[in-house]
Amino acid sequence: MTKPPGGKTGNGRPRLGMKEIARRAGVAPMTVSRALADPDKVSPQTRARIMEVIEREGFIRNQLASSMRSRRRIVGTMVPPLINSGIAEQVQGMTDACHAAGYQLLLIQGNFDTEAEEQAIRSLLGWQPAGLILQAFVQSPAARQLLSDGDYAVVEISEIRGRDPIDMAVGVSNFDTAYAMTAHLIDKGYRRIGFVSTPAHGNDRLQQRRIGYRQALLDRGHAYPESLEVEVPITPLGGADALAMLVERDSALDVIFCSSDTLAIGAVQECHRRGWAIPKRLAIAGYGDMDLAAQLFPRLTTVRVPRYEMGRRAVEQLLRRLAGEADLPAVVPIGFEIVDRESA
Amino acid sequence: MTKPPGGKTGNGRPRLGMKEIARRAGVAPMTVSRALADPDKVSPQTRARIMEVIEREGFIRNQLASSMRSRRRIVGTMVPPLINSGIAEQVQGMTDACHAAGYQLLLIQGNFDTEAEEQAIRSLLGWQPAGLILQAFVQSPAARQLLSDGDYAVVEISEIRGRDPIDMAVGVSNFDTAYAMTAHLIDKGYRRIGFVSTPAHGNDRLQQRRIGYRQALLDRGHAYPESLEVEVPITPLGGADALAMLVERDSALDVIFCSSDTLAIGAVQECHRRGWAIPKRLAIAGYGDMDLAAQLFPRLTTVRVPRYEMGRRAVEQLLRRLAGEADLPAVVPIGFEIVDRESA
DNA sequence: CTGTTAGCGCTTTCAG
DNA sequence: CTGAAAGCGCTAACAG
Repeated sequence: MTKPPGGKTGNGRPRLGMKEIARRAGVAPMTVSRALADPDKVSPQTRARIMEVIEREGFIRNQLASSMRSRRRIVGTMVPPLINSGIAEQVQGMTDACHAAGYQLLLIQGNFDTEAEEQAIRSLLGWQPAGLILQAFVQSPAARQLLSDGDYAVVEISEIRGRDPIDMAVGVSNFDTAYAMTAHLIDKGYRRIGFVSTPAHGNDRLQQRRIGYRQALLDRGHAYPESLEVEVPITPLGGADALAMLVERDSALDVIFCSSDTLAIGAVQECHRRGWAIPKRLAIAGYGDMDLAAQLFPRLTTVRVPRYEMGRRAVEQLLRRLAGEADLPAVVPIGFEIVDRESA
Repeated sequence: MTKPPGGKTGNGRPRLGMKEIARRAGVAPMTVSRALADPDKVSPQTRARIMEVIEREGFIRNQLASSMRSRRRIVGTMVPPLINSGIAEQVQGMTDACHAAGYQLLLIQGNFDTEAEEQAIRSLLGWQPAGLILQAFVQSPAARQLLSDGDYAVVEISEIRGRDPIDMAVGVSNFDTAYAMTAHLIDKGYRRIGFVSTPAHGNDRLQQRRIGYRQALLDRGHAYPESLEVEVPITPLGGADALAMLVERDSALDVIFCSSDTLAIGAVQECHRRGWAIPKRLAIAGYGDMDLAAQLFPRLTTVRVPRYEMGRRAVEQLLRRLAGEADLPAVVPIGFEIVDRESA
């Protein structure tokens, strides 16, 4: 069970290696390798004989050995916690795209600080990945250094505004999205707009959303008292708490713009508990357009960011780089959309 | 960029191998290997010298080569789609536990049919994992055969009632959970109890939940007209649709037991849209106790299944097997709990 | 405590 | 079209 590769295993037949398959097919191991990697280079008869043996005996190629000598087949990825953040969809997009192209996804997730992040990147690199897709990226200089020194293929799923990607980046401008939503709310007649964020420290994307919010207010001649901004954990409870804090600070608040649907949904529930009509007494806007947003009562006005698509595109971009495609854009902007529904 | 291991890379310094580190530290490669794997077997001075070089030059060990010759360090896992199902928490539990023990998680996710599932298992096995954790398991005989023949360490996260695990299993009895919730609802005085499930075909866990629901009704002398059971996709919209279908079939319906919180949340929204008081006009119960359940309005009565814990325990169980621990239980039941809140 | 040798399972390279 | 030899980067096993 714990025994290293090869050799007999417990009850069943021995796990066969390529050498053994070759022996049984009456060819050299190299021919088996070729039959698998490049069937055209082997005569139909030989190939058929090999395949027949493989079929019968159940050979599974050792990817470790294979990747060591030839093409790398792992895509390493580092993501924030999957819970409550829409990251799950991105991961789904990545795995789908990876498997379609014959790659495997090595996943590290967590709440990274600078040091843990560097450590995580090092462990990924140890597996000799064909490339890296980084999302939970706090951008320690050491990590950047590590990656650019090594000259790795890297796609960051990140803020794309005013950032110089290590290699390539896929994403939206969080500034633009938040700006657009804030402007949208102002255009709909809301005046006192609260802003709820999850802790933005060291997180470029969240910072950009806040700046976008502020800039939109400024551009339309509104003030942005910082008392109308709060930070809470990314849970529905956080959203409810934020609402409580904000209305305490400003009882005339019109609308709350939550930088995540999870928060917005929590805030909506809190309104229900208080018996406040949405959007009449207080309006709520979210960010992300998760599945529930369109089914919530009232349906949630939010920013749609196509997460699955982002994951898919990130892999696609990586594969193009690996294929040596020329003139690859360093930054791939993903479209977004203000989804105007009933909650605001 | 696409170049295989070793050798010079684009702009930066060459990526160093162990041999090169050894040379610079004035020792044999083996000594470097030992300094890393088992520091006590190297004299403090030598170790210090080696570490100093590694620190300075930035060595990252090639895990491919390392795993080939010695301990395997990959845990392969196959899971259902991460979206909307609480699986994300399980994956979080798995990654946390894996990384704490120095393993990496190789992830395959998807909507598997029998054939795709076998294929997925084969790809995981190709990486010579120390063990497998399987969750999206439709249990094709071929897949079972493959795994038991190979004598792999396997933990299934699955139904644990009346099932003979390939190797080990961690989970709850879905029968018991659904039975308990149904009995709870009957005890609270509900009489006409609808049941909403996601498509149960080929899914043991969902089938067991349905059987548990039926058995509880039977045991308490209720009938279970199959017209009170519906299957819908696992989305909030599915929950809303299910509600519409059920109340159409039986306008006197008391309560709907949804076999997933995602469905229950959708059903709750549909009640709000219709202006129906919960639980007065119609009660709703869920399954899973996801984050939002406790924050929903009204707070959701549901079955708490500790998903994160399940993921963590699955890895723990695997590690024990790998450590050669004797008398390991084949089945690890995870506790569950009926969480009684306001929605039912 | 340290080094040497051999080889994990596959594929590159070069020769038939 | 097929095969033999060599070696990817590391570590088990065995010296010293």
